[in-house]
Parts: sequence; C-alpha cells; structure tokens
Amino acid sequence: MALEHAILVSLLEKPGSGYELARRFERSIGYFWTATHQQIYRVLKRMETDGWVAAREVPQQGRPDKKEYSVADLGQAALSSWLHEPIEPESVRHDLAVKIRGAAFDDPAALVREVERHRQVHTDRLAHYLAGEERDFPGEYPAGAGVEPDAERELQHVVLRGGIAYERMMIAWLDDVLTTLRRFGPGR
Amino acid sequence: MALEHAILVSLLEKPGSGYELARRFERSIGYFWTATHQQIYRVLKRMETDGWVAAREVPQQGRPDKKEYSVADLGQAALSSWLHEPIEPESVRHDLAVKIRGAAFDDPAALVREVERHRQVHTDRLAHYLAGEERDFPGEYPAGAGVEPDAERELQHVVLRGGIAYERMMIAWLDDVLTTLRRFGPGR
DNA sequence: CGTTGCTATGCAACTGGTTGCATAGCAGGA
DNA sequence: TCCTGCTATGCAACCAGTTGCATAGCAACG
Repeated sequence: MALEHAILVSLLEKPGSGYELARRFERSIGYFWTATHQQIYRVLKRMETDGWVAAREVPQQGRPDKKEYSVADLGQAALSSWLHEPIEPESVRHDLAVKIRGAAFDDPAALVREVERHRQVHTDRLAHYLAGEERDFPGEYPAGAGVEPDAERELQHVVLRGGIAYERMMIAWLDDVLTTLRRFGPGR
Repeated sequence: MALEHAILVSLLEKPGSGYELARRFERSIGYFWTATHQQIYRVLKRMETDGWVAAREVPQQGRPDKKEYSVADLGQAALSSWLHEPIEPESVRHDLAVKIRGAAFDDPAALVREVERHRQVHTDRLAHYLAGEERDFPGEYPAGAGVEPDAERELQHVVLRGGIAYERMMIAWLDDVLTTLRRFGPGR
C-alpha cells in the first residue's frame, strides 16, 4: 500500500489539511495515485495515532477551521524505509483493453465512440500537463548546467514528463485502435 | 469491475478451467488485468450460479480432473451490455512515481538501483511481447489488404501493440529518470 | 430569509482484492 | 517409500477502496 506514502510525500512538499490533500489528489498527485476524501481522512487519522503526522488546529476566517497536518519524525522514517525497500512493478488494469478484445465477440464498430471518448480524455490531460509544464518549469532543459540542482523540483518535473510521455503514447495507440476498429463493418 | 468480463472474454477465446484461467492471467491477459487464482475461483463460482458460464467435468489422465467452463447465453449478453456502456478511463497507480517524488526528501541516488530493476522488468516484458508478436502475428502490417479480416486476431494484435508501446514508453522514461537521479550525489 | 455552493470533516455499509492455509491426485526422483 | 513438485480447487480472515449519507460554518445571491 502506498497511500500513506503518497500522503507523506505530499505533506513534505507542503503541509495541509485532509481537504487540501483530497484536492491535490484530484490534480497533480491524482494522475499517478487516486484517493477519495473518505479514504484520506481515514488514513490520516490512523497516521496521526501512529505518530507519522502531527495535526495543528488552524482557525480560518470566512470558512470552517481546518486541521493542518505535517510530517513527524516517525513519518519521515517510515517514508525513508519504504523508499529503501523494493516494490514490484505495478499491476496494470486496463478495462479498455478487455473491451477491445471482447469486441471481437460483439460489434467492433460500436466501440469506436467509446475509444474516441477515451482519446479525448487523454488529449485533454496531455494539454493540461503541457500547460502545467510551461507554467512550472519554463525554459528548462533535461540536461541543465546548474551545479547541485533542486531535487524536489527536478523530480517533480521528471514525473510530469512521465505523465506527458504516457498520454502521448496512449493517444498514438488509441489512433491505432481506431484504425483497426474501423476496418470492421457494423454488426457481427 | 471488469474481472467477470475479462474472464468472459478469455473463455470466449477458449474455454478452460479455473486453473487454466489463472495461468492465462499470469501471461497475456495478466498484462492488462491481474487476478489470483482464489479470486478467479470465487468469481467463477458466482458466475456459474448466475448462469453466465456453464461448467463441464473433464476427467484427465495423469492429473486431477478439472471443471471446464464455457460462456453461456446470459454471460454473452452480460458482456455485450457491458461493452455498450461507457467506462471511465482507468485510474493509474504508479508506486514508482510516488517514490521518485519522495526521493527528494531522502536520498535520490539510492533510488537508482530500484529504477534500474524496474527498467529490467520492462525490458524483459518488451522482449516477451515482441517474441509473441513474431510468433503469433508474423508478416502482418497494420494496414492489411484482406477483405473482412479476422476480428479476434486483429484485436488481440492491436492490444499487444498497446503493450509494446507501453513498455517502450516506460523504458524511455525510466532512462530519463535515471539521468535525472544521477545528477544528484548520495546523502541528503 | 431561504437556497445554493464551497470549505471541511466524518460514519457506516459494502465490495473487491490479498494472504495464509488446506486438500487431493498423481508423476518422478532420491 | 518418502519427498518434491505440478495440477487443480477451495475456505476464512483480513485489508483496501468505494459509495451513500450526514453534518456544519459561512458567503453570496435572489
């Protein structure tokens, strides 16, 4: 399980409340790890009792108070030991691939719309990533010349580049899928 | 949930026992949908009581008997209706991306080995896919000239091409990650 | 003043997936 | 003969993740 660790990383990058974390999981972090707010609150509570994070009541004006969490020493240690133990390359789950192979026993042409919809989602995500890269990492080259560069920033960037590469690959593949599907007439 | 549907597709491609399905989920299907044998047996039993699949006792020589499952009409209908309803583009979970961003708060250089290990796994999978493509789809071109081509075969191929594209993308990205990681010295 | 909507947190029930363990047939080698 | 190993199936307990619902503060709008 890596939700705890994803939360630790996010809180190290910037402390925040459960609510704020949930919002981050809808955006940047959410592109490689998803979690609902219920899950986050539950895990956060467990992490607090385990001493991984410390909570601080923050009164706010114009909105309800919040509990701002930050990483405690135990949490830092837990993250560190997790980083040092090997993990298995993630197991993939592609519903769409199941559908595509299943379409052979139904109506291949009927999948075209669905695949086009997915393609649109990936195109949107790519545009969103590229905008984020433009905004947060302008004028940076993969092989920058600076001595001892900023690790946090560079590593965020390389993860983002991974997202970009993934979306580009998906779009190209979905085009391949569409070409293939369109070779079959309607009906079975 | 798509495990039921993945099983239906697999059984339509070729009927088989729970054990055989479990083995398939370790290979071809397993590359876009994972499942353990326990999960498969449990779901298979439910599918049988729901009338989605039919079981047939097959006595074997030299090994225990097996229950061979094949898809029933209700299962075919269930698959068809699933194929026609839209699904959300899958939520990704990349432990490695969490680790990479987390490495900024620990020791970036210590991740090099782990990333190299992952790169090796993806290289192996790519080789495995390419060998399978060579074996099962020799001398085929993306835009084949045949009229009314074999849907099952072509759709299996396009899914395989997706796997190949994914592995190539991952290898290239992991190289990018390694280059980035190596710019940081050991220790924090 | 009531409604809508955003921030902020949480419980309870359920479903899907994992892990550990158990059983049994049979083959082949030590 | 016993042990290892592969085929084949399954139970029980647990853990992670989802869904539905509930509450509450406060702002802005009509």
